[in-house]
Amino acid sequence: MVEIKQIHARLYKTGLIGDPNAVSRLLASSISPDFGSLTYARKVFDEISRPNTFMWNTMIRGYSKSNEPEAALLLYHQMLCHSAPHNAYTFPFLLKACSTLSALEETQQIHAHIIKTGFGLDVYATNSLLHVYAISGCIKSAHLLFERLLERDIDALNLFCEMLIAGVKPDNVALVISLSACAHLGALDQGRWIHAYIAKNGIKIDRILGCVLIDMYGKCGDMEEALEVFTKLEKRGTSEWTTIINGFAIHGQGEEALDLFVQMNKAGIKPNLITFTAILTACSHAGLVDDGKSMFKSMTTVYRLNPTIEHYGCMVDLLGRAGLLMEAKDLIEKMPLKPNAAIWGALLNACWIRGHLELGKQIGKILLEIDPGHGGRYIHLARIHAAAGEWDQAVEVRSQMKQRSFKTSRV
DNA sequence: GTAGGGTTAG
Repeated sequence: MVEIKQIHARLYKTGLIGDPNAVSRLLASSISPDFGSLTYARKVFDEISRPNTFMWNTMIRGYSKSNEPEAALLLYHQMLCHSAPHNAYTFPFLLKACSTLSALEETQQIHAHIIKTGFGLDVYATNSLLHVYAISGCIKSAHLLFERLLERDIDALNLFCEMLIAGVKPDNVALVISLSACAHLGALDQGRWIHAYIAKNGIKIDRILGCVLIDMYGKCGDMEEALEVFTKLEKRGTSEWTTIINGFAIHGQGEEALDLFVQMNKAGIKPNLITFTAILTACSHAGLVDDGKSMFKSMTTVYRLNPTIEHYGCMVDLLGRAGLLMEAKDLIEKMPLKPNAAIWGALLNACWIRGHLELGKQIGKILLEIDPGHGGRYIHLARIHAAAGEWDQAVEVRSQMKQRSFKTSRV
């Protein structure tokens, strides 16, 4: 930082401060997180009367990687006001900021600018767009979130089609993002189409592409094709086995999932924490309580894996669905981790399904305390009160929700 | 001209 200030001072002395090349270099080193300072870079930048595109981009890049990425968007706005021209570098930096901010609206506007300014064929810009659409979607209610999630996946798929129509060759990353969009949407036809595209163009199926193909077929419910892809893979490691096991798990085919787990062990592939999430999920739909319990136990005794909060969540779900509510509650109270809203939520759900209204009310109260911004919890508790004939309590919970929902804001 | 984006299984 000291060096940068010295260089800055020397630029003044020598009159080089008017040289765009020298100032550009100064800016580029100032935004370096190791030895620069963004605040200082901004001071230098603000002194420049007519910054060129490189300078604007450098500042946007600096902010996009900083802890105030929103400043990158503000700067872009200024850039537009100054009618400073874009180039191909502007958009990836800007979209990086959008992705950390989950700024979907801004992304859509930038998308329009990309098309308007003629960068719609730039692979960097379009892949950055695909990425933001694939990950953004933070909004206050789960319902809206779900809609947004679908929306971004649809956007990602449309963008993929546009890429093909425009003659832009998608690389593996674009294929991965588009296939995961298909997986989220359950869009089997589109997924099959992309798979065919991969085959037709002789694109090598690397490990990530392999996993996402299996996952796409798995999520879409075509387990036959998922198995086909799985068996044809050159190498099958932990993630490939986990993906196929999870496919069977989410469709309630617990026996098949467990069978694959045995085969996985025989093949000498070590399961990890994610494998066990899939295994415990498999036991929970399929009602395999004893298998689930012994699998959960084997995590520590056989595989030396420490169960995470998710694994406890799976167990609570498993026990709860089987009607073993007190055992589930016991597990929560004795677990070495701090129970979170998801864990209590799983138990509350089980109370509701099994009609244990008293316990449900207790859990519901705990949940409202630790997760007051979650509308679904209120509705759950209100329904339990209503089912118990306590209409006034149900009304009370609903009005609490109404009051508090005004306070909850966008995350 | 200088600089760059994106990755899988829960």
